[in-house]
Amino acid sequence: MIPMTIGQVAKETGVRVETIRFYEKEGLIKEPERTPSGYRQYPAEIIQRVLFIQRAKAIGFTLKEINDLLSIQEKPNACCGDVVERAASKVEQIEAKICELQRMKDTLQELTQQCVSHSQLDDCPLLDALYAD
Amino acid sequence: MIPMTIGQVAKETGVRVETIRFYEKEGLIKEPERTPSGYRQYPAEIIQRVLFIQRAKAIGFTLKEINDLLSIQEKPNACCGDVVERAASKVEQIEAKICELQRMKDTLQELTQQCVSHSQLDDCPLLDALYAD
DNA sequence: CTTGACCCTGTAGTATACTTCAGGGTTTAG
DNA sequence: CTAAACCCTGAAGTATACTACAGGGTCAAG
Repeated sequence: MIPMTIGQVAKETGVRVETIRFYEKEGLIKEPERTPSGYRQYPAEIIQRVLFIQRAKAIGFTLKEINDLLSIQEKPNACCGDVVERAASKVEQIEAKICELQRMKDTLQELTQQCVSHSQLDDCPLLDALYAD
Repeated sequence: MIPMTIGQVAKETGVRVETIRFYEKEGLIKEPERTPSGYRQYPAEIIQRVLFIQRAKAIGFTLKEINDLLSIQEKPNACCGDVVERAASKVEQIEAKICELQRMKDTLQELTQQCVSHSQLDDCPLLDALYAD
């Protein structure tokens, strides 16, 4: 199989060239072979690796966490449970964030409703609530 | 009323001295009077202003948005509706974020469940899903 | 053979909301 | 009067995930 240039990887994955280099610097992608002139030469597997990163990002993992996830695979005695454990912990994090946002939303809506049919600024319930003790 | 030093304001509000100076630099707090030696002298109202910022932050506004909110109050022809409008828009933003997190959580939980009662890493459904097309 | 497209490195910039640091003056308690 | 506690400015650092830029080499088409 013909090795790919970084530009081809970018085109195939929809990820920018600079981002791929950035992932390499961060250790998410291992340093590829180089041509005599120094161009990176990627094997076809790189596509899956980059897409893995994108999908993991989409479900809420940070790059650092994705790095952890990827290194699990390299460990000989690692098991699926290690992955599940991280996923479960991430679910908890996401749940906590949802609760927090829900709480913020409820507060905001409550304040907004008190403001309906109100036109004078000098007694805006929303601003008052933010000012009150 | 005796004016307060920045340290007293910090103690009263639970906000760090540096943060108060930062808010001033960002225009959220107007520049206070100074003693002859250059110390900031705050009127008692500063407490409410700082707490306002904290409360608005807690319900999801960014500092830039809080700045907008605060300047509404200074405008003579502004009305409560202007505030409500911003609050409603913020509610929408929060809702969108909640949906996104919910979607991520669902995906993660689905993948995690497929992994239960699974011990071999070389065929972990969660990792597979991230790798698959 | 030249022009444009592509590649390289290293550094700096973006956004958000601060925190930390260096270097130095002021105020207050003992 | 001195030492601790507090204040000042301005610049740089933190975290996240890139993006952009400067300055320069390489490769493929016509």
